Amino acid sequence: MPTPAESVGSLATVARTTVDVEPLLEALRASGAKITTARRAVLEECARAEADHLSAEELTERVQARYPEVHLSTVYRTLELLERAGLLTRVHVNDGPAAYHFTADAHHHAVCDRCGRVIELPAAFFRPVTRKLEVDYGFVASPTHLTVTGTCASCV
Amino acid sequence: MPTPAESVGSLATVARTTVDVEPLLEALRASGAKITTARRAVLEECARAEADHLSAEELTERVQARYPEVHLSTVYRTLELLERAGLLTRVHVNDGPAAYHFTADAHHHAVCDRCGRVIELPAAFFRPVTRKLEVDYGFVASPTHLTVTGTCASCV
DNA sequence: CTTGATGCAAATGGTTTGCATGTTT
DNA sequence: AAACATGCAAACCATTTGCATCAAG
Repeated sequence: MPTPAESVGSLATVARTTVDVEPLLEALRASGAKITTARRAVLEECARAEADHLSAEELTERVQARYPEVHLSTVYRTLELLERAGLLTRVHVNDGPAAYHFTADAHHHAVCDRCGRVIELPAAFFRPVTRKLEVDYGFVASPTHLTVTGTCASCV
Repeated sequence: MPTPAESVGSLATVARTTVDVEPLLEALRASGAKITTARRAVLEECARAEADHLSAEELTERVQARYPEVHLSTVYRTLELLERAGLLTRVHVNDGPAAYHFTADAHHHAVCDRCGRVIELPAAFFRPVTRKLEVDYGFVASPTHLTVTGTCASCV
């Protein structure tokens, strides 16, 4: 498990742990899936994108820069596989296409109604509320997908 | 001209404040919009649905029970108008169609990943977190649209 | 060599739009 | 009468699927 404490000290934004795709591929293989060019490439592009949340189409473009024969529909199938495997998390920040990021890189989103800007919030941010959810309703909130809409500082 | 107020609610089913559509229509008119059969009917069906979150298509079916000529695309246009006017709030609980409810009836949603069940949470539930959002990020959370995903009590 | 993965094209589902016509103000 | 709203069909966009072929195990 990646410790959030790894981003110690620095004043910079998010010191994000660079994801190594090999263990992920290994996990896939262990689950009976075959390792293909497309699957490796999709994971690598996700790793390269780091903080960005890429849509299936954006991901396809980037993958095709190296492997032009990889088809959009394959990327969709790959993303579905990776999501079911728990490696990627799908996120709907606004209307339009879904976006993906590594599940291990847990965080939430605050999306501005006006400018569309997305603020990433640390996973722990919603702790008080999710605990209350569990106590009051027996509902166990996912630590990786929570979206608030509202108005960001520069749009108020 | 549509049928006037038949909203003399007896037979009360839900413990929710019954919404009176007349003031809402008045607000619309005040903003320069014209009052039409479709607009009145959409608001009335929203009021009748109370707790349910209806999609554009469901809403259209219900409206058509009384006014068969009202077209799906008109309902979409009406919903967009009502949302822009701040009267309705659009919500994406899961994949599939968006759903709508009165903005005045503020609440949030906890959606179960497994069974799709939707728990409605009181508007005040997220208070501590939204305040922190404002303090830390200057982000003013909308009081009407916040969705948590996770696993509900009966699916754990 | 067997099973699963891919490319492609065509279908799908939700939503939007162009335009001629009809309705509200 | 002017401005706006509607019905309808057709376009649109993100995503999914059927099927013949191909590659990983």
